[in-house]
Amino acid sequence: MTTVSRAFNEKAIIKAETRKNILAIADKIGYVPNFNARGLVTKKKFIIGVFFSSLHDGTSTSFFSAAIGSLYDALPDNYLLSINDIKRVNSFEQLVQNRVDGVLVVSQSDDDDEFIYQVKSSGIPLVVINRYISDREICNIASDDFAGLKDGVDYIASRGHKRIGMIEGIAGFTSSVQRRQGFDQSVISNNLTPVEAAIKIGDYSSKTGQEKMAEILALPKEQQPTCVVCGNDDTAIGALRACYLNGVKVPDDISLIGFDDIFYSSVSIPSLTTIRKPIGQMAGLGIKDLIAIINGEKVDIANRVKIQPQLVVRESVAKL
Amino acid sequence: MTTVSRAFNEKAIIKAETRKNILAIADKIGYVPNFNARGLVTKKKFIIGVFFSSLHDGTSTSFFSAAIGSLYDALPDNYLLSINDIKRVNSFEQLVQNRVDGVLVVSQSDDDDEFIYQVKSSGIPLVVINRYISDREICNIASDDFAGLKDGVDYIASRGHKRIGMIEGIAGFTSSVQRRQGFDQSVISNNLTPVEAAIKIGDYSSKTGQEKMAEILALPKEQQPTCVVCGNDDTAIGALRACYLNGVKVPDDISLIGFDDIFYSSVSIPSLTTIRKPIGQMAGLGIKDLIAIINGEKVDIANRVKIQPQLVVRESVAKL
DNA sequence: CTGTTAGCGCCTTCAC
DNA sequence: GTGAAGGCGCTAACAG
Repeated sequence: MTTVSRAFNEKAIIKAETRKNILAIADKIGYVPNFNARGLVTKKKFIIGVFFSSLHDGTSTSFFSAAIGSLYDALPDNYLLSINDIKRVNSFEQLVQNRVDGVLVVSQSDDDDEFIYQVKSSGIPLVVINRYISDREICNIASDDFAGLKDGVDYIASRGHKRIGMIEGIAGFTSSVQRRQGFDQSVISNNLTPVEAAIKIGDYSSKTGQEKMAEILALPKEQQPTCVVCGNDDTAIGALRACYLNGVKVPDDISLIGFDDIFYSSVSIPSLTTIRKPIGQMAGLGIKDLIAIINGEKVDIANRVKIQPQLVVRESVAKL
Repeated sequence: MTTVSRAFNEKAIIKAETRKNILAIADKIGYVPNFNARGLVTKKKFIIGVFFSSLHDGTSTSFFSAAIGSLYDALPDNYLLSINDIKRVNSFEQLVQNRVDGVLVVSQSDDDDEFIYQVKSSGIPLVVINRYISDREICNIASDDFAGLKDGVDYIASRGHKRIGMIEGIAGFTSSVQRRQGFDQSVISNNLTPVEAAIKIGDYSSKTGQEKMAEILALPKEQQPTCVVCGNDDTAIGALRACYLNGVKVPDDISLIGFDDIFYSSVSIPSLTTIRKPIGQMAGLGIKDLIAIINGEKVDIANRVKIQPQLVVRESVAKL
């Protein structure tokens, strides 16, 4: 019995031949170790909990799918992924403490902090991706949105734009703040003119993007910016639609740039110049770190990983 | 010990007051039953396996997110969802037999049949949604794509269109066949003219939608259809882009209709008239049936549930 | 390197 | 209505 157990446990000491024989027989009779029994002894569940800020709103569908795809690519065999919604965690003990070996938070908002600290203080292995966490005791992998947006606006400047506007993300979100700072930084270094009346607070949704863009287009012609920076692609897609409804041509009459590089930004009309957020990389590295922590390996948690986003040039920014 | 166990099991016989007391104490000391131990005895895993045809290609991201959202809405507490990719099931025993209480297949293609029958023959509770399965021993919930497409083409006819084309879905997929039949049916009953040279085989992707639409637009003006029916919204979004690149205005110069009602069809330029596929309903009913089967309740498996899709009128079909 | 023993935490008998 | 005993299938500790 023990020998069979050892045959199925990688690190166990067992003669190679014995293992081979056992595995062969197991395969023949269709034997597979029982996870419940194994877990009862080892206190493991072989399940990773993945928690999104929200499965319903806020999370762009492309973002969600891309994240899950990459998560699976990096996940060891025999681990299961339990996808969850932070807002729907009724019983922390029941859903988290007692059912998963580790937690990966795909965080989009400060609102998640309560949950994150609950996990942290309960001692469950934890990795937070997608949003910068200042607490250096939490393993964190984020994208450098500041640099990303700065690159984007630098590109706009290089195309000859001077007067620019912006439709920001949700007020208070780390990503919104960082993107705005990248915007400001590039405005300064390129000596651009931010158009006050064309800088709006949005909420990362297409609907609001459309509304805010309509407001910008309603400004007197001479007060309008030549390019509007959108907090994300969903916002830009809404903005695109506002232009369409107002008979304004993109990029001929006004230029637009997004952030994220969701799938539909490549097929929108016109296709969207944007900044690609490395969601796949973040997810992959996140899982790898989390598994390492679970296995008790040393991970340099204090090392704030920042992955560089990448400018994707398509059709929505005109050369002036 | 036994009494505590009973307190946590709904159907157990126990004095209401005793249960209340136990639950209160459990709550205070943070006790939660251990799932592994419980499962070891009851042979349950409290995990539902959800299997998609493919997490990577083929599955529209909106479709995927919508399905998962609805799945969770219908899932009993204390159940976990394990989202998987049929193509990535390496070890059936390890990933399925030994880890989940039931399987929900969100099927998009005949290719899934092998997996579906493997589940069926292993006796694991099974529900297949999203694609029609003729085997009446399998619980099946699908949408009536035939009726959906017929409604769509009827609508087109009511707008005065006569000459129509089509970019079909992936050859061989049940959904492609049914949609095509709905198309044919409406063509006959409305006495429309299907334009042979404008009926193309696509693959449900935007890329191919764009290519095929470009071919249609390359036809001599007088041979072109006034409306093209697209196999799904992704195809239509690609087609929209082909029109844009060729300077053809939708719906002024040519009309387009999609299928699915993915999120981006509401913000595309122009927004897409389409047929809403009831993915949420299918997922919800599917989980409900699956749980019932798991719990040994009687479910009328032979009853082929067909949910009606719904026409969503937006901007892409002109009135002639 | 392999086998023996004990026990993980719960639920299911069966007594009371 | 409640409690005592046994065992689910596995792995850890120990002996050989």
